[in-house]
Amino acid sequence: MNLLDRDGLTEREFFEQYHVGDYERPSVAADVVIFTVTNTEADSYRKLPEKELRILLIRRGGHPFLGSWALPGGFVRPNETTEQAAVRELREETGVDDVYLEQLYTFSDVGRDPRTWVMSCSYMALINSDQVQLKAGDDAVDATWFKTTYRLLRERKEFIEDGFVKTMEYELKLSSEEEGLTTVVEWTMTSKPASTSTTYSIVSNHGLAFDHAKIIACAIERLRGKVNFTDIALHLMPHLFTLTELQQVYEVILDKELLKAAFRRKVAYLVAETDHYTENAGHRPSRLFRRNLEEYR
Amino acid sequence: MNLLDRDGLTEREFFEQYHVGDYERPSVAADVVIFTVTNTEADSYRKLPEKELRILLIRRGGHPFLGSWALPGGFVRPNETTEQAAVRELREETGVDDVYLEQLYTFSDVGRDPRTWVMSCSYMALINSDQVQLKAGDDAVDATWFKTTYRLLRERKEFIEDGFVKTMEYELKLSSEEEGLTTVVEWTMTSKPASTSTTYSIVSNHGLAFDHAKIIACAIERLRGKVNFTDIALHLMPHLFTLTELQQVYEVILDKELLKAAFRRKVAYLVAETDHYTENAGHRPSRLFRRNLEEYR
DNA sequence: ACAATAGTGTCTATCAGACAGTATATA
DNA sequence: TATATACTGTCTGATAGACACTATTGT
Repeated sequence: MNLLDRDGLTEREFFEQYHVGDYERPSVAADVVIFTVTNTEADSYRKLPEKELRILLIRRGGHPFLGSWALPGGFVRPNETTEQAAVRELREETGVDDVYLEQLYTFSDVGRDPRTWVMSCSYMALINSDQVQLKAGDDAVDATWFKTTYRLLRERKEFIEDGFVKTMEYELKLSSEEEGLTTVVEWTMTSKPASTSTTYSIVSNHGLAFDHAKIIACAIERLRGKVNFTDIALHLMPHLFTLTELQQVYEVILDKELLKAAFRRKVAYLVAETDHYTENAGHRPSRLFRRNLEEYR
Repeated sequence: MNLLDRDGLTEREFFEQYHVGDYERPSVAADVVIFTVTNTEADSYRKLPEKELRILLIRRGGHPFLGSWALPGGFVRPNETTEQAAVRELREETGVDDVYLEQLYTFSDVGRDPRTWVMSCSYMALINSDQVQLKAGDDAVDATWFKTTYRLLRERKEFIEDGFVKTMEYELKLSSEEEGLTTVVEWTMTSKPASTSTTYSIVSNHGLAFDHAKIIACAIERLRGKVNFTDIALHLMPHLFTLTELQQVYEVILDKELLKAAFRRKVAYLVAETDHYTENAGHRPSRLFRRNLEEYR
């Protein structure tokens, strides 16, 4: 086909005369919320350790937000996708490669980066505690795993002319061994007969750079939303694990206690039993499971 | 605080000397999958019309993909968000403003635009049939509503060394009064013990520009995924509607017949009854409902 | 009267919540 | 033997699927 456009050019001729316009373009960064799960120290030889959900943050060594904590991320380069940029960041910061990675949302608020026009295409990565040990003492970078909690603080519903506005305030707490960051993120849903729109905003923020609190909140909500309907949580588990450990991971993600019997029924088809058991636990040993990669349902 | 960075600069000094680097930046477009629902002509005075799910496409008047059909979209400008750009496009093409709009996914495959480096931040918009009539005879633009079907063609599961690869082929059919486009999109999920990754690709494509078939497939999957858990489908309904109409909309989205009694129970809390009824229908009149904006659950 | 749709009642299978009960390793 | 956890059985209430039944208009 040699269709001619309104200037009478074929496609070949069009490309020959085409030049990239000099209108302004944004920078695009890929930022990654890297989750893992760690154990607390056990209280006694008998008690099981508890699980903590952790996120990797990096202390900024330059302006802006010098000294604040930011998500691992970097600019997307020509000839790579945003996903490849995310994988690159992930490998640089954790040395890990074979992980669950999912695109979350693209943040483009005007002024979100005080330097220049920067959008952030954000990703969520889940890495299991087996892999995480590998790169503890990092190169110069000041990277730390922060324990994460995300909890509903306040909920409001206000009726307006022909609809309502629902506001939910969530408290995001991040704490490392040395430092604690607390941020409040607000979630506003405006519902009218023909439309529903939702906006996120940061109510208060100490110690987190840019709009990264929003990105983290977005990641936790995605994780919570998917955990009940997919096997996503299994990517946070080591190769072999007990069902109690898996339940603890669900509980720490959902910030909610679950009933043992119902939980086991629910995840039964996601896992496959092995012939291995825990040992030296001070109580009855527990069967070890692995992720089920065979046919199910 | 007057923290100094590694060059001994305060934040103010840093911004004074900061200049936007001249490394390459992508263009970012906002592309919108605009859904609506229309009625077919009724067969007889008694029969109810059927519902069709439709998407708005625009015929390209320039290279590349001259003559092909593309999603409404345009480049994001400085001092606006991707969402504002999507709203702008929506208003330009449909004259409509007060709609449901949701960000879908950011596509950044290398070479997805043959001209230059362009990412697409895609959105889905739902507009109801009340609003759609407004802008039928458009300005010069060649915009058409295409009837949409999206159906699983083939499903494969292949076991590899330590996991599996699952492939699903979907057929996307778009048809207007004059033209029919058929595209096959493939969905590959590679699952290994520690990771799961999913990629979309276009298997065959006739008449759709760029990677817009992927974007449309992504939109339909999002719509199907949400329709059962949210009131999203109500944004496709006019102000007043019957429960049978609502059921037809669910059915056309899900491409699946539903049982009447169960459907009515399920949506009961999403709608509010009015005192209005259909008239002159050739059969028992039907109560009209509206979207429930009050308290529920 | 009849065609076509509107709307309801109810049986059943399934599944999550709840809780109690039995099982078993180690200091 | 005591402690702490592992694991199972079963009752109950809620809900989706299935299907039949009644109701009501316009021609």
